[in-house]
Amino acid sequence: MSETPRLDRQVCFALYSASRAATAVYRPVLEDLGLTYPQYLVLLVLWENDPRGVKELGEELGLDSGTLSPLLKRLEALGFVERRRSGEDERRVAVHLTAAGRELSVRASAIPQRLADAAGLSADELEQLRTTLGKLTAALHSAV
Amino acid sequence: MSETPRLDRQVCFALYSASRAATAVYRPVLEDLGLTYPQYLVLLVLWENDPRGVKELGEELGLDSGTLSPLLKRLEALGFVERRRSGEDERRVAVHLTAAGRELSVRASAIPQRLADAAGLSADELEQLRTTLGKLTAALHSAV
DNA sequence: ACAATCTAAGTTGTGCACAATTCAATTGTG
DNA sequence: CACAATTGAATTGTGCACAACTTAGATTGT
Repeated sequence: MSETPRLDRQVCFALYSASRAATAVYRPVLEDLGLTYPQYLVLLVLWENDPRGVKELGEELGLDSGTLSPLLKRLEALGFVERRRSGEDERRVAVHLTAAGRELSVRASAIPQRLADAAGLSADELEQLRTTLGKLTAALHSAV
Repeated sequence: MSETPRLDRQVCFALYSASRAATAVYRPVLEDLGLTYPQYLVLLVLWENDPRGVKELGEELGLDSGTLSPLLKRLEALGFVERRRSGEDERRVAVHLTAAGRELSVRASAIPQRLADAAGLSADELEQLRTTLGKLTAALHSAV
């Protein structure tokens, strides 16, 4: 009794659609700041803890150097970060916020509320969704 | 009282991470079939309803011709679909499954269970997640 | 001391996403 | 009928993701 899986029953597709819809809501706001969504994620990490190594950024975001290296170069070209080789370990590159990069956090602080407004879900539902997604992501990572 | 948004509190990042983790679970299985995840999504639609126009595929998946045109060419090069200009309306291109494309659905039917197994969530939780994500996606689309 | 190993970052190549544009075919309107 | 407006698909260009590989610098084991 093998049956063809249906698109509208797939959790995977629901995740894929929701994720793209969410970044689409962020896109125009981030465009005002001159940022893409992954660039914004990198800055979120740096606003919490500056400076960070490329490797640490990758661990927090789940991205490798193949994604981060060119992204960080673009953030540097935009004047929001600086990359400096570590003195102790010449292999490491520390990513520092510039003054402009730090200032951006003020203008960005209103962004998350925007998704909450557009979501059509209660604060409780959003909180529960976030928790479930966190559990799911952890389980999927350990499954591979 | 503007506070810096924290990465780990963002629903948007939770969606982005979960979506990438889910496609990462699918990746090795799909690789055996010679498919990428978006290619698999296109085939899911065609297995339900064959043939489909490029525009219809785009509406179901939320993708535009800029994404679909080259993707469909690759699926055609792999021998899973054929693209034919419509006779009635020369602008339209109908995407047909080939025999090989139809056969693939049998080998693909076991794939969704794999995510369910790896998810670490009960069937109820998965079902509720899917429902919440559907509501969220719809709300986000209408918000833009 | 120094060769083998490991590690951090960068590079290359493929395949999405998505905006913007192009082009041909069709439709709507005077 | 003529012709402007619209539509469906393709193309171009940018920026992720991710695999595979490269390179330079640090570590480890004798």
